[in-house]
Formats: sequence, C-alpha cells, structure tokens
Amino acid sequence: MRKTWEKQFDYFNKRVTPHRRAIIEIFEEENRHLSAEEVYMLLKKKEEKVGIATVYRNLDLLSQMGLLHRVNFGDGKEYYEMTRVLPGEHHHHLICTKCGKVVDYSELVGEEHEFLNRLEKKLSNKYGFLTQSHQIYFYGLCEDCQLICES
Amino acid sequence: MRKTWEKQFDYFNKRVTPHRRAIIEIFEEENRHLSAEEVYMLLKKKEEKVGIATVYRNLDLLSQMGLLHRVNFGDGKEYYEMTRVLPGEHHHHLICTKCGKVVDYSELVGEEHEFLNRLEKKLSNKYGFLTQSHQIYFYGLCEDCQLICES
DNA sequence: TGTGAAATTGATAATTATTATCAAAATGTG
DNA sequence: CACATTTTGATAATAATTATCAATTTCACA
Ligand SMILES: [Mn+2]
Ligand SMILES: [Mn+2]
Ligand SMILES: [Zn+2]
Ligand SMILES: [Zn+2]
Repeated sequence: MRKTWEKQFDYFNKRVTPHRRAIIEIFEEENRHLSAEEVYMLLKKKEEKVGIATVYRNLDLLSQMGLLHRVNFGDGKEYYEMTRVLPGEHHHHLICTKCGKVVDYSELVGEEHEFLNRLEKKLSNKYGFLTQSHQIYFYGLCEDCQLICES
Repeated sequence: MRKTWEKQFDYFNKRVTPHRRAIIEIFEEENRHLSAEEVYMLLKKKEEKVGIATVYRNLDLLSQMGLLHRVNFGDGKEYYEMTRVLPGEHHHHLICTKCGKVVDYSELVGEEHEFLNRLEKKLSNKYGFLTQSHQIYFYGLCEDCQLICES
C-alpha cells in the first residue's frame, strides 16, 4: 500500500505526513489548477485540520520534488497542478487576457517534444543550461471575449 | 521628433506624459528585465519626480499597449522588458531553479515560429482561441549550479 | 516496540508586492 | 486660452506569502 510517489520522499529525505498525503489526494481528486487558499479550503472540507502555513510550505516542497507543477496565470497568485507524466497528459495553457480564463491544451505535443529536444540540446551547448522542465503560455482572447470586443 | 511608439498612444486614446516618456526611455537604455521598484529607483536617479503608484499604473498600461512585455520568473514580482519586434530580437527565457538566474535565448526562433503558427491554427479551430502573444520558459540548472550540485 | 534527534506543524506576526482612493495637477482638443 | 478629461502623488488598504518558535510528530535504530 506504499503509494508510487512515496519513493520521492525517500529520495529527498522528507517525511511522509498525513497532511502531505492529504494534499496529494486533493490534487488527485480535483485534477485541476489550485491555489494555496483553495487547497486549504478543500482540506478543511475533508476535516483535515491544517494551518495555512503548512499548505504553503508543502505546495512549495511538492513542486520542488516534482510531484506538482507550479503555474502562474498573471492574476497575482501561484497555482499548482498534479504533474502528469503519461505522454498524452503533457499539456500547456491558453490564457485569456480579457477575462482570465485558462484552458489546458495538449495539441501537437509530439511535434513540441521533437522541437524542444532539439532546442534543449542547443541551449545546453551554448549556455551550459540543463533543462528540467518547460512551460508554454499563449496569451490572447477566448471565444466569448472575441465576440464582446467586436460589439 | 515624434517617437515611433507615440502612435500607439493615439490608438489607445492615452496621453503622452513626461513620466510615460521617461519610463520608456529607461527600458530603451537599460535593455533588460526590470521590476516596478527598479524602474522607480532608476527614475529617481534621473531626477524624475514620480510616485510609485504611477510606475505600477504605467507599466501595466504599457504592457497592455504592447510596448512592454510582462514576464514572471517565479520570485514573487512581475518584470517588464521592452517589446522587440525585429525577427532576431524575439526571445524566451531560461530560469535556474536553484539561484534564480535568468538568461534570454533566441535559438531556433525560425523553427519555433513555424511550429507555433501550426499550433495556433489548431488552437483557433478547436478552442476558438485567438492568440496575441506567447511565452516559453525553460526551468533547470545553470552551469554554475550544476557544478555545485555535483560536489 | 520504545527512544530521541531531527523534521514538521500551527498560530500568528511580519513582510512584500500591488491596488484603491481622491483631491490636485496636467493634457490636449477645439 | 478654456475646459472636459485624464493623469498623478501621497498614502491607506489589500492580498499573497514568509518568518518565528514552541509544541508535536516522524522514523531510524537500538
Ligand atoms: Mn494545466
Ligand atoms: Mn527577456
Ligand atoms: Zn476571455
Ligand atoms: Zn543557477
């Protein structure tokens, strides 16, 4: 009954606590972008007595451990989402600059992978930079906001 | 002696003020990522008497007008940089997750353009999303931090 | 199956970045 | 130049996140 992610805790010399289990569980259940405050609220709803500082600390830790991805949509808070490793689950984000709506997309991830691999090799040669992850953001107008702009 | 960017102010029905001129001038001179606080300090150094609120307001305005790009490197503040339109000036960012160093890169922008064009078309069809701009971030370890990690 | 050193946590104070307020000053159209 | 409108400055307010530190919990190992 040892969860697959627990080996990550061994590797980082971190302890597996009920709070940490609960936070990961929240992300598995919700499967969406969550802010620290939202995670805190969802934990309370599950009767998990936890302090907000612990939530912040653990979101930071879990993203450093690679179990969560930290994303920023420009609204002043940080969001987190479960790191999905299966090929079909890799995705990026469309952000509407008018209403703030965020859409996950995973179109052309094959081509993306091929292109970024080539790019990473160049960056490694030229800057000595070792890439661990990447994020692509598209900014623009969602369907609804385009209509509003025309009128 | 009308600057090339002044037509943008007409288009957005905004007034050209000395502060706005001075802020744009700062970015032209410094040619790097600047936070609101840094812009504020640089303006003071130039004897430009301005309030910090005005700096925030105008950085926001200038990026909405497309004259500045707003970027986020995950350190809790927003940064801005001059929008460069020439083909060779389009670039993205490498961010060291250990020391926070940020490097501009512009490798493979040709391939990037070709790939993103194809992607944008797909996203437009599937989600009705109209792309205005995009950002790519690579997270990893800079050369120095890789050495420190090995030892 | 305990022990204890080290890690984690909670309550809350502190910090930091950014936004709101609103009267005074500046802009630019006609 | 006049004046309707926009912009600005000082500063209060807000909001997200981090620091503090004593109490509690974890887990390696005896
Ligand atoms: Mn997502
Ligand atoms: Mn840059
Ligand atoms: Zn929208
Ligand atoms: Zn580094």
